This record gives sequence, structure tokens and C-alpha cells, in this order.
Amino acid sequence: MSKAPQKPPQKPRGTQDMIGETAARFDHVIETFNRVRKLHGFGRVEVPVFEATAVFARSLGETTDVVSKEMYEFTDRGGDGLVLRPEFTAGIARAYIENGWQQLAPLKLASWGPLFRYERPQKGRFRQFHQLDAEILGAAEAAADVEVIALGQHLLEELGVAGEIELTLNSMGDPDTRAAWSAAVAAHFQAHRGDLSEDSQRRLETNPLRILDSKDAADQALVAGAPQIDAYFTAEAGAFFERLQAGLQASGIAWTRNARLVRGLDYYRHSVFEFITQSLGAQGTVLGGGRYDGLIGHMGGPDTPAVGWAAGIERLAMLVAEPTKADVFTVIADAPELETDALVVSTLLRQAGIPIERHFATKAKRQIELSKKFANAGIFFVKRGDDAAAPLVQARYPGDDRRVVERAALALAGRYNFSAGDQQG
RNA sequence: GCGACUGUAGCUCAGCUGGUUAGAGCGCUGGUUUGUGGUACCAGAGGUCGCGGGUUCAAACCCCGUCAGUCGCCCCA
Repeated sequence: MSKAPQKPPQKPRGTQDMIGETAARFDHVIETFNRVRKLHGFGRVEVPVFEATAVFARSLGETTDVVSKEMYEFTDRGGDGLVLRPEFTAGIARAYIENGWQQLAPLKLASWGPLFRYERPQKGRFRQFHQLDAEILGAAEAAADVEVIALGQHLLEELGVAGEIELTLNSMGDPDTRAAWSAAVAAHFQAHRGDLSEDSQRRLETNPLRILDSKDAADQALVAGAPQIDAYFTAEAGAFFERLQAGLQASGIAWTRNARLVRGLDYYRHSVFEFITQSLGAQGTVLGGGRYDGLIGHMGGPDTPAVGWAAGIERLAMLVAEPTKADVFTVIADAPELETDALVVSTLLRQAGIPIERHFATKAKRQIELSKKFANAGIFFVKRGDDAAAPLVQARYPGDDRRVVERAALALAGRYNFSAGDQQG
């Protein structure tokens, strides 16, 4: 057997391995989300990580790049066309239709998990990334939009990042509004076609509304002169936007109007919002969503109003403060023959709710070193007592928490002699 | 898809305008110090300088390609 020099495999581009603080931050975001979402009455929904290609191809309206170039699409062994989900909403909509969840409407659902998009990685952008997701299905009231935004706001507050994040808000109006306004916007840019940047001239053909958020300095002047949607609101659309703003006001949620905030797809109606930070570079949207009343009907289900958002876990994880580590203690046998007792002691302490990790080293000395390396809050030494029959458990440096000592004493009572040790300074 | 920058031990990096046996810290391993709130000592292992070509008497240092990373553009469901 010759040792063929093989290069070890590498993780696929745009994926990440996480451990330690990075993983702890990630975890913290998810735990906080789950806590807050329950506080707001959002139930958990689980949908597949892969779906029939049609689920996303149809929801995205066969749009150019997104569908054709940015989805992980494959054919399985049975010949079925599948894609790794690039977003949550379409899968949830599919499940809503397929399972007849309309009987449960209005439904407040939340999910989180991995999503996949074939894009060039950059700061805050990965090919496998993770999002939190919240949706209200089957509610047409502006109050649902308020509710969903309030959940997002509360989440950011609980994560301690609300201070550096701004809520921007817009309305796409109803279909009549949208159609009239987008036609006016397209006409406006068409009239100044020659002055547009190269990118925006192309957008004129593909998605004129996107010119509104062009980063090109030359486009800015033309963007500033573009028609505002407010002039095109139908009475109903205007009233809806009013109700939304009143609801946010009543909820104590601050926002900034961004009349240029748009969604490319036709099934978006009324509310569009993004929570944005300046501290993450180009990918500053931390949480974004809107009302998509047209989607479920578009996918072949009953006409169903819905509103929701998704938030990037990686991006939130970059913003949150380093999570404080919970105190973890260790048990060290002073001599090899006391190892059995060390196991018993570990079990008793854990059952008493004291976090215990064991260190894997034969020598007690090395175990002490490891307890320092892993920053244990304290050590419980299992020693031979004065009377050789009863081993002694001695607590050393059990944090600042007297309760740990008390709980340990209680847990070990009757089985081991316990000493809180000489806490000499 | 486009652009800029980067790629040296497990990790973080140093290596002057190309010059001969490639360095440090941390980590790891072994030993010493008979052992207790991250800070002791000694020794050791570990690198085809991302990969492949090229220029040169000579390349980790220059050129081309490729892969990967970072940041930006594009896209953004």
C-alpha cells in the first residue's frame, strides 16, 4: 500500500465551518429568536430543505438571473428536478396550499435554517447561509403587518442590536397602484435613457424599479426626480399604508420612509420594509420583508393574503455582542484509583444542575491545565480523605456563586465528605 | 458574471530591492518543577512557502494560469 499523497477535501466555496465564539453567536441569535417568537405567538413550521424546482421557479416568476443562475438545481436518481431552497416563503406557501392550512388561518409561523444561493461570496453573503423567518398567512389586515414588524423590532432589541439598525419602510400599493407607478417610473427613466449608467440602461429592460436603488452617483440625480409612488396610491392603498403607520406609531416603533425601497416581484403588495445597518458594509440589510398577497394564488392556491420577513443569522451574529459563556465546572480525580468516584461525583453534580465537563488526560496535573485552558469556573477535586474509607470532594474556585457550593454540598451529602476548600483569597 | 487585494508551520503572522540549511508567538508532544483563580523551566515534532507552468546561474519573493479567501460591483427571492 503506497501512501498516495491525496490533498484533503475542502469545503465548498461560500460555506462555513463554525466553532467556538462564531458558533456561540449563531446559537445566541437562534435562541433569542425562538424565545421572542413564542412571546409573540408564532408557532414553529418546518418545511423541506429541497423542493420541486417548480416551487421556486413559479414563485419567482421565471425571473432572469435568479432562477436560471442562482439556484442550486439538480436532478435526483428518480429523474425529478429539485432545488435546494433559496428562500423560505415559497416552500411555506407550497405547504400551506398542499396541506390545506387555510383551515388554520390566520396562521402565525416561524422557522429558521439553511438556505442556498449560488452567488459570489462577500461580507455577510454565503452560498449556504441561514435565516430566521416569520410569516402571517391568511390575514389581510394592516395589523398583521404591524405584528410582524413588531416581532422583528423586538428581536433586534433582545439581541441588543436595535440601536445600530434603522427600520426603513415603503408601500408598493395594490396592483393598480403598482402598475401605474412602475409604468411612470419606467417612462421617466426611458426619457433620460442616455444619462443613465450602463447598468441602469440594462435595468431599464429587465427591472426598471431597480434603478431606484442604483449605487451609481450619476444615476442619483435622475432617481431624485423620479415619480413618487404616493401620487399613484389608490384610495384603498393609501388607507392601508396609513393604517400601517398608525399601528407602528402605536407600537412605539420608529421608522424612516424610503420611497425608493422596492420589491421586484409582482405578488408583493403594500408593505415593504427592511431593517438596515451601516456597520456591515455592502450587505447592510439585516431583516427584510413585506406583504405578498399575490403569491399563494399565483402558485395555484386560494387567494390568500400574507405578510412576513426573513433575517440573516450570519449578519445578526456579526452584530451581537459576544455571548457570555455559562459557568462550567470540572471534576478531577486526585489519583487514578479515584476515577470511579470522580464519575459518580460528576453525575451527582450534573443531576443537581451544576454544569460539569470532564477533561480527558491521564494525569491530574494535565487535567488542571486543561481546566485553565477551557476557563472552567471551578474545580471539584476528588481526594483521598483522612480516613482512607471516604473520599473527600474539595471545591476550588467555584466562581462567585455561593449557590454552586451549597448545591454541591447538598448533592453530595451522605455519599462524600465535602469541603468548600480554603477560599484563601 | 466583473474588479481590487490576499494565500508562508495546526492557528496568528515575520521574511528588506530574488541569493545559498525558511523564522517567531500561540498550540501540540515529551520531560522537569509533587500539583490548584488563565503568567514556571527544558527539549522536541511540525512547512513540496495554495497548486501548475514560465523567466533566471539562482524565486516564498518577478510573469502567466488555476484554485481558495477578503472586500466591492452585479444580483438580491
